[in-house]
Amino acid sequence: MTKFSFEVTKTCAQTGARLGVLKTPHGDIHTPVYMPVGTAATVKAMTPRELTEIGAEIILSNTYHLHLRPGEELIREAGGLHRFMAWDKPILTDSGGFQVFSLEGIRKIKEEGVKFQSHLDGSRHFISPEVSMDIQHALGADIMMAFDVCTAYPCDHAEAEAAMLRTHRWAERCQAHHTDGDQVLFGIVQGAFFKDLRIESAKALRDMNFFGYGIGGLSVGEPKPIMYDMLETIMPHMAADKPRYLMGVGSPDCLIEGVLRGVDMFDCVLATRIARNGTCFTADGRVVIKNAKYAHDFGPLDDTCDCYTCRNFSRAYIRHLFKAGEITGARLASIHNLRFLLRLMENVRQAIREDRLMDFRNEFFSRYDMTKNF
RNA sequence: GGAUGGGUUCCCGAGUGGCCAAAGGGAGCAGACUGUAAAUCUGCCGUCGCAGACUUCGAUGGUUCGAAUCCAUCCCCAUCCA
Repeated sequence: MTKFSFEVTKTCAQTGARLGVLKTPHGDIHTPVYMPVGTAATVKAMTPRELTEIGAEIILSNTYHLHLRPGEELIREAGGLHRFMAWDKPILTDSGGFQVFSLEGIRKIKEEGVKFQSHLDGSRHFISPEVSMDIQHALGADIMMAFDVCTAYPCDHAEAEAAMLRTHRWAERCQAHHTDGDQVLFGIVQGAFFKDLRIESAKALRDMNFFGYGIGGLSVGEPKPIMYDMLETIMPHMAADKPRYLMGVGSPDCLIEGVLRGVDMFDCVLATRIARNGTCFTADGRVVIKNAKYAHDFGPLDDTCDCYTCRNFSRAYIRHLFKAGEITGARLASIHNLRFLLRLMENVRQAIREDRLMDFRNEFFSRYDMTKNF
């Protein structure tokens, strides 16, 4: 445990947003941080070297997916997830909790745990808080997430409360089952879109004293103002000296708005998913690079970007790659989108350092077209 | 020159008297995507429009209430024979 620490190093005088350092045995993470998602032990289309080049300090992977394939024992045999995927920086593993939510229809939740049917071959699997911890121990990620119950939007109060209380019970079980000193565990706040539940959840988890806290159950289809409202509701009840991780967010605007409301960590598949589908982040907003209007556009994807893609290739070329179904198109777009978010967070950190995050936010939105957002 | 098989909407390709503006692919165009069941999915795809109307199935002419589908002639294409 002593190998890990989190320290808030600076608070923005203009906004109260935090700058921090999360130390792990695999390196330091400078918060606020965006974490690329590598569900199946790979950030899709990206090599670890490329991730390092664009400034990624930590990536995510997934308990459920790696449990099904290739199996945590194989990864243990390989020397752990870091060695297996040749990524020597920090890794965070999600617990499989999100799959409890997203795989609705091929899973059944009970107090003991969740029965899944594999989306790969239909085979039956069981994941409980203890099983999730065991898998995550075998994987060896620096940061492990508690196994939680995520709810949809909308969701009624009774259902949200039941899911929240079960999440709390499961959080205790995860904590009780977690013994490995080379890994830390985050609890996850739930409570859907009810302020009373969100506050109750934040307090309950705070009292369990986790190393850090995920904020789950947001960005599941609700309007953004509702998500922001929930963040503002929760934040006063979160431990001030612990990292706060808004799970599954986000888009460029959500990252900025999240930091303003006290979030330290984010992860999101959006950047890499839309990249593979031919859409890119730019300082002006979303660019669907597949569109015909870019066929003769020989300028860079984003004239403010310093990534390999923007330094070397034109919109017309990237469009051509997508139209031709060439895998390099997905790679170049992924490099760019991830670099865009990582650079955005570098700028956010710099703005906090200079006590001008609100100015930065306003400058960003003065150019960024929200009608071309997500 | 002869034989055979063909010519269908951007391409390939089904359709062989009405249920056909015409299956299915592809291409094209657009949209979606937020702890990844996603290099995926959805919509549009003859023209104008609300209904509906109009123009299409190599060309021309014909048979029929009605033709992409039947007949005649012509023009092309493929393969084989000379």
